[in-house]
Amino acid sequence: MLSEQELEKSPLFHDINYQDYREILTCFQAVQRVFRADELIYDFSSDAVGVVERGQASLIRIDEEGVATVLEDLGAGGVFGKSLAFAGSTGDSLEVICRHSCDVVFLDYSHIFTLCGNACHRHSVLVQNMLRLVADKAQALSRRVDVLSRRSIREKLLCYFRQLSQQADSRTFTLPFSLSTLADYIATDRSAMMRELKRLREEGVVRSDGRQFTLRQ
Amino acid sequence: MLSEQELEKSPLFHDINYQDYREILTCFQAVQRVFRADELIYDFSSDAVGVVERGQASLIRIDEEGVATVLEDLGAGGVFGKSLAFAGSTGDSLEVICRHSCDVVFLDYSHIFTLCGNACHRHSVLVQNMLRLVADKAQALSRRVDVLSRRSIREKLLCYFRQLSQQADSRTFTLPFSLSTLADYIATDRSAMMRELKRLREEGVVRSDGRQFTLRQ
DNA sequence: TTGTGCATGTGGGATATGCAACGGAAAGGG
DNA sequence: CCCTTTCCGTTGCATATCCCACATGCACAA
Repeated sequence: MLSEQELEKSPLFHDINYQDYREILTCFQAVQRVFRADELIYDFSSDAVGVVERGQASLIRIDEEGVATVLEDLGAGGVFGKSLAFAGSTGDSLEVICRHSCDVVFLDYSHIFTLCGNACHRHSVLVQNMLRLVADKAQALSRRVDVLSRRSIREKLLCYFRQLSQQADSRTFTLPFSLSTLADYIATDRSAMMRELKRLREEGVVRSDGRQFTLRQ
Repeated sequence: MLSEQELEKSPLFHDINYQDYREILTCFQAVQRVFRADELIYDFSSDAVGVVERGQASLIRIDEEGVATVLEDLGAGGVFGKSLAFAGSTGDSLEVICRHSCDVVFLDYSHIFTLCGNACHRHSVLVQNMLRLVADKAQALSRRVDVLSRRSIREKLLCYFRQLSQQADSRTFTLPFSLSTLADYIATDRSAMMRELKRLREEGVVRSDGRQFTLRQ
């Protein structure tokens, strides 16, 4: 259960007062839980929709050979659920894993599309908030597709760097994760990516120091 | 303006009666238009959100060298808009192009998040419908990411085939587009893809006849 | 301190992939 | 009907990318 201060910052319960919030929890059969780093948050076996209220989590895919790939990064406002991420091809499994301690709210998804007589106003504000979150998710996925649909490592890197630069509103930005994870994120081999990075540095296209990068020109 | 029969099939105006529908058009400053094949539907310059009510369209990216890549396929219920697809890195441009004649509804996006006093019920049903459509879009994009994040052409093909097979609920399914477009969809070279496809056939992993495929075993 | 684990760099060799090119089949338009 | 365009299928060749291996540094705990 959130405190009143926490409620103000909540992406899902934005513009909802404390009284309404408490009633919604009952009406939607919502469950809230705190997770610690590396804990399993969700395994796509239930129909619930989860919202990350605070913290950092990752949606990862584990294929038949046990190779893990980061499919999504979920920060505050991140949503996940069976109805939002296609359950991978048979053989693979999907998991949401906690990176840094997380507050997560689970909702019964079907409830959102069921008109309930008594709580209609609260309901519609929540649906509106949910729409905003899912729209943000669609945007994030679009960005991901933009990167992944590039044909070479070089283009993938540059595309991703431009995105980060745009988000930071500066030529200088910091990677949200390690270089190893970056290779995973753009779906290429780490050593090949390092080689290409070196080339980019040598040609003066980027400067880098640790996870901090600067796009030149 | 839709007829009453068309309204019943509309994804966006589902569960909304004709009278309410007409008032919504005014309230949301909605614009409806019909497009013919190859016409430009949207160029991401306005803040509007579009919904494909009928027909087929594609969201394509055109990079600095003029190379076009299909980012999304939009059928009935497909939604697009600046706030749903990250405006690509500078230099690239995004466009929604009509494939087969389309009916499209454009809405003012900010209206959706503004509570209007008089039409609250209609409003909330529309928001609910929109949420459903955007959730479907997120799911489609997740599928795409699932495919694109595979490391080899073989894996990409198999992943995509499994998705189609799952959707068709059968080992046999039909590609929604040409093999050339498929290569584009999985972001690889066409000839390399054809080579891999031949190998898959030779190894007996798939059978194919034109655009019809069957996954063996 | 030493040791263990993880992230970062770098390189050699094998190969999957990209590129350019071609011919024929199929489809659509006048 | 013919003509044009697109799609399909294939190949030779260059190289970008993958895979494996190793060295370094850094953090953290024993």
